[in-house]
Amino acid sequence: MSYTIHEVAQKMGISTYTIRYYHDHGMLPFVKRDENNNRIFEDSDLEWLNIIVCLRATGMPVERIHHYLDLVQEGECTVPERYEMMKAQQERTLSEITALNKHLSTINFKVDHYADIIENNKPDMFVPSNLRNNPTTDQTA
Amino acid sequence: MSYTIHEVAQKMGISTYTIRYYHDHGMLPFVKRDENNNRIFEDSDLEWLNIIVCLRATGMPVERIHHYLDLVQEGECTVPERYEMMKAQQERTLSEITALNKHLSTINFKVDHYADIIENNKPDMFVPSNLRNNPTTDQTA
DNA sequence: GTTAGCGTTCGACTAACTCTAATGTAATGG
DNA sequence: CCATTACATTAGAGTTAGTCGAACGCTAAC
Repeated sequence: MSYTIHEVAQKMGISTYTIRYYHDHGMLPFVKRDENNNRIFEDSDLEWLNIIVCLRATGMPVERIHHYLDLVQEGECTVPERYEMMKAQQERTLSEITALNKHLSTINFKVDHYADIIENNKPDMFVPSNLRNNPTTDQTA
Repeated sequence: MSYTIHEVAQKMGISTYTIRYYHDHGMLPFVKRDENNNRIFEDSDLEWLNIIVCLRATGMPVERIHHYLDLVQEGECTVPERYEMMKAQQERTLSEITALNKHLSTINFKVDHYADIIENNKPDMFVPSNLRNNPTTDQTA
């Protein structure tokens, strides 16, 4: 199977701009062109693009992903370095998830707080003090 | 209690550059200056900065956070809009966590895969076909 | 045969930092 | 008393990872 850039964008949930950006920056080295110079993507390109998307979404810089690609192309002897890269990314992602969960509970608190104000007509008790423009009538951060 | 910009950076886990950026962009409207024009932060500023950090870390653009600040300063009548903002952010964060977990399992798979190669001297069976530079001897993506 | 609908390239623009350079003040130390 | 250190300031340039607009080319349909 082969695909156009739009089909790939759809499938991968990224924009055509992004795909061209990756291609222009040498991160999709096997993408071919048809007779009109249009990019054509094979299933194997999608596999690799999927890895790119995964690594980017978990915060790996484009340059590091490029280095990972170089390692893959260099062959078996680079497996240890690739292993270290993936372990580092695993850790990074785990702590990112932990951080997001912490932030989520802060947001949950805000949501519950505002819901309470709206439902019960309560005044807001948790405004940082310098954000109150009138402490007696308006306490609604 | 009051703090210098460096103390605040330390406490909040962000850079002094970022704090100045937020201040310069009107997102820390209550930060005072001392007699040498140095910024001085009160506990209430830290509370608000903590909210900024939380919203930024969960992907809210600076401009939206600025709008949220405006709403807080406008008073009680903006509670419904603030409620909607926080609910939207809650959803966004939940789906971000879901996405990260999906990506994490992809990375876990890679880690296990490389560990297996290293421990058992197995060749790599999961190289996207076009990344193989020699299919018979080198299959190590 | 021209219009619609794809694709292309190049280059400008953006967000959110991140850093450098030039400068200022305050405390310490010979 | 002056110098060095340490920290602050500002303005502005640089970076990353896209995002988009303009100008253009090919092909298929009306």
